[in-house]
Amino acid sequence: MRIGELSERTGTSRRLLRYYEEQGLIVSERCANGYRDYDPRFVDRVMQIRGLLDAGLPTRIIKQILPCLDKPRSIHFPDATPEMIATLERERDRMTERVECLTRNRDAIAEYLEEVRGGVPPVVAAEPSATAGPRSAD
DNA sequence: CTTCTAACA
DNA sequence: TGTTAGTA
Repeated sequence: MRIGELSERTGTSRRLLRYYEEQGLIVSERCANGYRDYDPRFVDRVMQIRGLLDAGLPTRIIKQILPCLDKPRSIHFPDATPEMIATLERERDRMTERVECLTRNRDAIAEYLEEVRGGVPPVVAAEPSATAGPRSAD
């Protein structure tokens, strides 16, 4: 498939797909006209890349760990070098810090919401015309 | 559709 | 660093 179709199927802009290819995250064949031709297998791979990027991983690391995540990982780690193990451990710890930060802020927001909902509903408490306020439900 | 370059947060 | 916009 061409880059436009891959873009639609993955929800990723064409420019970004070329960037991923430039970083070695994906590869493509070239048609006679010079257009990129992607293996349909890359639809899932790109979404996986998006997920890893969203988790805060740099493209460099993603490029390294992608082959490790490929397919049923019946433990075919051809490159389980201790250097990469250390890299993955660092990245795992960074992700842990991130989820902890996320958890703290989510709890803070949730706590605020409970206080706000449990306390005085401040805005437009008295609206005589509306018996069933459209604002009653979220 | 391609490539390259500059710019943003 | 990831991502976008403009260009030829």
